[in-house]
Amino acid sequence: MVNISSDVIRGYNDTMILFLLRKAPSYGYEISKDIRNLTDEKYVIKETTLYSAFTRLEKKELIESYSQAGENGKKRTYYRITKKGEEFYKERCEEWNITKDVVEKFIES
Amino acid sequence: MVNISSDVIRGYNDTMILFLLRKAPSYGYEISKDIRNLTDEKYVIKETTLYSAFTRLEKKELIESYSQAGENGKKRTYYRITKKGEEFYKERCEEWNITKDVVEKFIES
DNA sequence: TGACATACTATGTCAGTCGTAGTATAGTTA
DNA sequence: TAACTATACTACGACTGACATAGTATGTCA
Repeated sequence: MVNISSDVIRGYNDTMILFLLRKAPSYGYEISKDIRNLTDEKYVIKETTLYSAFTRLEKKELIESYSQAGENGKKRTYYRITKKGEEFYKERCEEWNITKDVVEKFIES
Repeated sequence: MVNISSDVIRGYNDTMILFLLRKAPSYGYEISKDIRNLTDEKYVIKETTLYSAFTRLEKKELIESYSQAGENGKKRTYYRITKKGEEFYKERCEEWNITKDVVEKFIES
């Protein structure tokens, strides 16, 4: 079984988070589970990586946070994507297509 | 024009270098030009990034170096891929295919 | 009551990239 | 012949994102 190294996925954690927040506001634990499920466990984001991504994204104003109690009564920090975040996400998608073509030239399958 | 950010390509510089060394032994300047040409200028590796990759790859015994004068009389450090490097390269290719699938789930084109 | 899931924060380390700068040689052009 | 350009590197330090480790706190369930 080949594992995905963090160097490779690095720079796409932000994009993944933004992708999920485009669907609906969410919070750490849920995002983490969503990523795991969407990728069939192929990629599991580390907690610290996730929360530090939130901080970074909020500082860049790509997401916004608000506090709210979840269904279970526990207080959570929810995040929603901003307009700036939407734009950033789209750029990242374009970039991905270029990157994919570039890398693929060096891959022998 | 969308640029490829270093965070994204990070982790694939090594693979690119190994890909080129599989064809034939080579050296810094040539590899750099090859990458630029192969990608139609879409990706240009920084000199320092390239040479530090050489050091790293040699330390890991994925490549070997030897000194030799080039056609122009200038002394160069050539690198060739090792058996270990070949194996590493192949793993990286498998990994790429998984990574590609993972990332693609978060991309809306 | 104690394990487990949830929902985080804090702190520090590490690796890879890259900016900046400098060295040195060969060939080209004014 | 002097300057310029291409070639072929090395050294050093800064920065960023990922992550290891550790700790806090609440709710649920057996």
